[in-house]
Amino acid sequence: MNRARGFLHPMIEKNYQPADIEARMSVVWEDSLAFKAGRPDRRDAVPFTIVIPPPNVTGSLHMGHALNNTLQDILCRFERMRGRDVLWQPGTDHAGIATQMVVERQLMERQQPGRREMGRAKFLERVWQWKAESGDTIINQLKRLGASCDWSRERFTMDEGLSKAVVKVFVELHREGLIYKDKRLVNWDTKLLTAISDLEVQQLEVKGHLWYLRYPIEGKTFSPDDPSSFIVVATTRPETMLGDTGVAVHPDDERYQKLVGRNVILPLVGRKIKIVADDYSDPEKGSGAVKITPAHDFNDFEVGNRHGLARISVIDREGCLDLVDNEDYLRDLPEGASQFAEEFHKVDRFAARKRIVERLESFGFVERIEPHTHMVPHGDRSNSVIEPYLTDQWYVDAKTLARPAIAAVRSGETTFVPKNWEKTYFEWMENIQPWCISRQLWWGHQIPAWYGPDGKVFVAETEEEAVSHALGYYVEQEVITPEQGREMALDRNKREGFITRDEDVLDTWFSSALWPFSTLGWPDETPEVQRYYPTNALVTGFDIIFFWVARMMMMGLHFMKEVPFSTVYIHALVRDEKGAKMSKSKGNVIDPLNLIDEYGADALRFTLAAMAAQGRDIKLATSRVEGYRNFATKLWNACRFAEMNHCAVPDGFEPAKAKETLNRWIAHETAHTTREVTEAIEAYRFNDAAGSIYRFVWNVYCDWYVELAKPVLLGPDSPAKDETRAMVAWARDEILKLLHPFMPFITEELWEVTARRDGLLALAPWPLKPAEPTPEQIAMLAATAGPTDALVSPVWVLPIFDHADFTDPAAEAEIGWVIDLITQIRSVRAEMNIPPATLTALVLAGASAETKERAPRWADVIKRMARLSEISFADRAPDGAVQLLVRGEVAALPLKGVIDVAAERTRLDKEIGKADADIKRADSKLANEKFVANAAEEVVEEEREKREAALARKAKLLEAVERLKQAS
RNA sequence: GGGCACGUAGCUCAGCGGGAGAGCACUACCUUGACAUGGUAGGGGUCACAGGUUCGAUCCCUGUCGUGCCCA
Repeated sequence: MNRARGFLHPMIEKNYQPADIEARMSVVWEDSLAFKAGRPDRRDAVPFTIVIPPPNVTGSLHMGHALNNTLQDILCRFERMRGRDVLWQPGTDHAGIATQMVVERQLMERQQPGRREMGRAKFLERVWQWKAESGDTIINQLKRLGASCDWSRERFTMDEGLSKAVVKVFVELHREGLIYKDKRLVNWDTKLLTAISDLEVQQLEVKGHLWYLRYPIEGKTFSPDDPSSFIVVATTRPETMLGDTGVAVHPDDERYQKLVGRNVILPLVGRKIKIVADDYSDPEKGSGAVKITPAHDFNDFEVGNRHGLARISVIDREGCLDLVDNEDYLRDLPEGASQFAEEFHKVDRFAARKRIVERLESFGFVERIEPHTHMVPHGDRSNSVIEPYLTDQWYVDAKTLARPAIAAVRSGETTFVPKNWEKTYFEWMENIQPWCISRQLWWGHQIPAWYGPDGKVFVAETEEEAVSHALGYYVEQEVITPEQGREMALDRNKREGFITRDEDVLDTWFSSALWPFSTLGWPDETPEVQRYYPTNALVTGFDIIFFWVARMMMMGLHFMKEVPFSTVYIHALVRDEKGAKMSKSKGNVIDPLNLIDEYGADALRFTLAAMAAQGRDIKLATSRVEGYRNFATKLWNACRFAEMNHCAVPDGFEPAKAKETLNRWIAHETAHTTREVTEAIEAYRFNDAAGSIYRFVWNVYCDWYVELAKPVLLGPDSPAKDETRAMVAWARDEILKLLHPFMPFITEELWEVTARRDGLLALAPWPLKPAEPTPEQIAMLAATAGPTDALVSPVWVLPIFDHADFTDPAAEAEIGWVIDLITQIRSVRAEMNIPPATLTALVLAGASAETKERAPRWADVIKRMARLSEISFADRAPDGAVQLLVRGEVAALPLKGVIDVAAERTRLDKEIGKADADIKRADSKLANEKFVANAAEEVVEEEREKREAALARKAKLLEAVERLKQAS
């Protein structure tokens, strides 16, 4: 690295090179432990805590992560600068299914033995190995983004500590009856061979068919030509007919009323099944009669329960027909049934569909086939069609746990930002279903349940405890002798086959639900739990409100008796620039790392913040990123300008006491922006905060302040020059602070190289004073600050300037006049096609005393910026001059002979037209009695003022026209 | 079918009861001593449509059309 280092501090490099800066600053932050929670100098500071939504260890940074973590980082850096003891808790999620799939795919690609050949222990070893190799990828990518997490506290959902929390929670909920085992239909993934929860199922629209099947009525001779000999049922899944145990018709459907209670003979199978009346059947749909397969359809399951219909599973875990030796299926079937069973046994469900339809057709059982588009459940990981499947699984009684979680949001203990997401939350929570938490996987937290030989369950935190309970029970039941019990307790081999552990693991989201407290050391009573729980904000996307937010609320309230976070900020989804969801299959994914490489992390961050308006998706266009990279360059060069002009803040400099109007003006503008940015971040209006600081840096500081200051800075030494140098540097420092949460790298770099500093910008005090801690917070701090030798000084000290109060309307008026004058002269020059090289004179006609006083003060800068040769005063504008109206006074450019009189006349007429329109609008409003009577007084007053101003303007313009006439 | 958003400049988006804004793109001019990753000026919009409330509607309400998402 070739950095020019002066004797005071390093100089700014000529060109802004994000990659260099980012690499260097990452090291600086890491070495200085800047992001460590509980820094000694902040032990008396109020904590501010955010837990990161743990990315999957399998993952790599995508645009959603980039947005999510940028917003969290803005909050963390902002609060850290406000003096809080910030804990941004990082970590990763073991992501059960996703990770297991990655490793299995890897084994397959390398043509190594699969997981089943390998065995559980070996396979798990392999996954851990993989995690060790690539688990850092996403963490390093988060660091590249600038995430100011306390990396020393990184956690993993399968860490020892977190696993302990998982087991504890499972055992306690089981003991309370809130976790139980049940046999019911689950969403079964026939590819991954596991149950999944409702949330992991995606309903996809599929073009299929509706098959109309004839089921012969018992006691009649079936004939396709005799409609009275059968009932027609419509189905989208003909292959499940083998498991039909009923036919349902609507109770009010007159067509079928006399058939209710009678039996039909199931085609191909021969099973006698009942026709029942149930309002699940929709008379409008299909034939109005539906076949009921309780073991293979969620709705049919309910119908079956209502009518006491048998449940016959005819599909196995891999999605193949399962008929041979299937007692439920074969029960009460006529002769010859086993031959059919053998023919179709182990045929895949989709092949079976085709063959069964063919067979039905050949006997005349198919009435017709219609094309039919319907929703089909798919596994979100495997993308295979989900099979409703009857098995034993573990469930959480979510309904009970949801109650306090609903109440906490209703009472406002936890609020959603934007608020409308609360409705989504309530909607789901109030209709919550039991949560299926067992997965037939290996990678995850193995369920702490053991079974005896009769299938009795023993749940305990450790194997010893479970085994001892179990053995005690079986001794008592006289299944084994006390002697056998003792032997089995001591020797694992002896009890093998007698007591076995549940093979299944828990849903990944089970451990994620504990994240806000398990990462702090719970169930141990750590100081961190006391200090940092409940957390302050949770920042996440709406797609995981159910998966994660809701479950953290339930678990947090149940185990900690307090909500896990007070604010849930829900941000948008990042889409491509056409609004499509980014996905690998569509190939429209924008890789944030590529954007960082090309434009820098700061530019990407700023883009995301600037576009993060509440309640709206982000359609990301790279042109925006480029624009904000240019913004960074602009800032860089402004700082170079300050450096080249030897701008520095002297000791004891007090901006509020500045004498120069220009300097008072920039103090005024800085204070205004500081308040805007602060309020916007506090309200999670990231886009407003970003917009405010952007405008200030570019359109106020660079475009005007620096330009207006140039004559002074380039002129001879004077007290005014000294003050201006100080002010340029001071405002620059304020900018660096305000911008730091958004663009941490470039601001930290510039902070370092522009002056000798006491410490890092990341730890510098925010310009605006934060709120005082509440008595509760002070009490909590006293309890958790730990031993301290001396009173630690407050972290946030009032800087030399109070942005909360400072304002200077007089300075604003004066600089406003200068800006208006320059802008208007430039505008008219451009309109008149006066080349920049041509200098013109300016005559201020009939100037007020105020203007006469101001003009000489600003003569240099106005001449420079408006390309003028001289400025003079006169009672009236010279003949043939172009006349401008600046804040009600005439500014004339004597351009006789240069300008096109006709064009100038046109311009003036246009102006007069505008004034007329304004007068007319105001008149019509003021003439409206209802307006004067009903509108707010200040609105009416404003309208009067507008009218007066427009009238005055018109008068001056008419004079200008007169003068022009005389010239020609 | 139920619910939630959203239709504002060519594009990507702010704004949201009192005279339409930004960035990018576009046009013209400018290599002036921080910056061409720049400067100056400019063009461009019946704020989807139709009703209603109001003194006043891009903004609030209702409906229509269109788009997207979530849940059945």
